Amino acid sequence: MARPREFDIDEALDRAMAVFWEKGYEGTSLQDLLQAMKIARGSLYKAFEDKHSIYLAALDRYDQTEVESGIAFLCDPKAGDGMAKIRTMLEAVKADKARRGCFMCNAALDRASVDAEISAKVSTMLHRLEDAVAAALKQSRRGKRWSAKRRAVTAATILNTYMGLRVLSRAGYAEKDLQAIVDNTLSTI
Amino acid sequence: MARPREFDIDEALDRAMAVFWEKGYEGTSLQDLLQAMKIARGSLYKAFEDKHSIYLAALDRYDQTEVESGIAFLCDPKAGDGMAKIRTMLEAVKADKARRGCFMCNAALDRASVDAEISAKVSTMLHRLEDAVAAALKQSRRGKRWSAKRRAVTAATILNTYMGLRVLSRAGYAEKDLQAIVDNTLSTI
DNA sequence: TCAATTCGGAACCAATCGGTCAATAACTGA
DNA sequence: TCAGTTATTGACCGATTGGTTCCGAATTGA
Repeated sequence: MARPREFDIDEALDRAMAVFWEKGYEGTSLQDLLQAMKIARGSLYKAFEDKHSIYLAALDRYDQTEVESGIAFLCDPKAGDGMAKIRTMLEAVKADKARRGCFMCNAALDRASVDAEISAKVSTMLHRLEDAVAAALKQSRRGKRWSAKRRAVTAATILNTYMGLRVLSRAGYAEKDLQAIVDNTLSTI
Repeated sequence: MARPREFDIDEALDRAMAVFWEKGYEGTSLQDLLQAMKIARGSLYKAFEDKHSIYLAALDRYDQTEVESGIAFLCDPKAGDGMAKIRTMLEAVKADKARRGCFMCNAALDRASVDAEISAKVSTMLHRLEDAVAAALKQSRRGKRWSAKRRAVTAATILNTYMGLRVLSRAGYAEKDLQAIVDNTLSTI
């Protein structure tokens, strides 16, 4: 019927996400995006409405890839003990050599206060992740005997720890310090 | 000798900080700053070098006011039990109705990855705050019997929790959820 | 009183911002 | 083969960006 698109939307979004991730929304110019996405100005505006909608789409993509796979991992009963999965999740932060933090977390601090749509999106993502942590707790030796309420509170605390780690990681905390926080947190649960 | 400055530098910096705090570095324009600081363009460039130096000065001011007073509170033996002071510090987050998060924390995510000077400043501020938490622990019934090492690790964990709370607060988490995280965290120490 | 100095304000600057558009190229179904 | 449709490209747009400069007014010490 017509000329097909020459670039892959999702691939372009991945690249856009990487730039937003590193530089933030306002810190990223159209030119930064075009260069990273390797497409021309016109093509970008054919495929997306504007800069804001690209950010939203990138956030959705982060949700569908990173967050969703994390949730699937936490919920998967075949992936091992629940507590071990939670440890894996927390230790993944310190292993992130690029110290990019977490896109969702950056979005929360960067945009949530000025963009209600992003704020809402981030909020649901966080709560879904929290529920997945609670599900993982239910699969742990200790957690399965707890009340749902206690699992919920513990999950919120773990998610909170996760967010803190993302911040301290981006702030340049040493890997061993992050590891000590993970160990200390998990030893008290 | 000459005409004196008509505005108060620190007061102007406080206003500048508030704008940077809410909108981030790149999200804040010169016009935003001028409007908030209530001074004219020329006066601003007489008093400061450029936008970047205003941000640095605002960060320093945050350090000297907010952070330093927090540290003084945590270290002050007359301000009560160490653990109670830590609780006060954590609960102050959920009480922040404006949900502005923490300027230092925002700076870490917003600027640390692209500005080494800010990154270094934030890093020292964080470690000083961490040391103050450790000092408060030493003034608590339980903590005074711990080894310095254990206090250090616990302090890092508490600081990490604090950062997480700042993120979740800005992300719009409900006050009761934040309170539950604080209670749960402190009950395990 | 007066030279020195700095004030607030506005005009001005080049550069960059996000965004549009017309011309051209490439693909599809008939 | 060709009409119809959509993607690509890059020139172009007005607005805004951070920053400079110049001005008359105001305040000082001598």
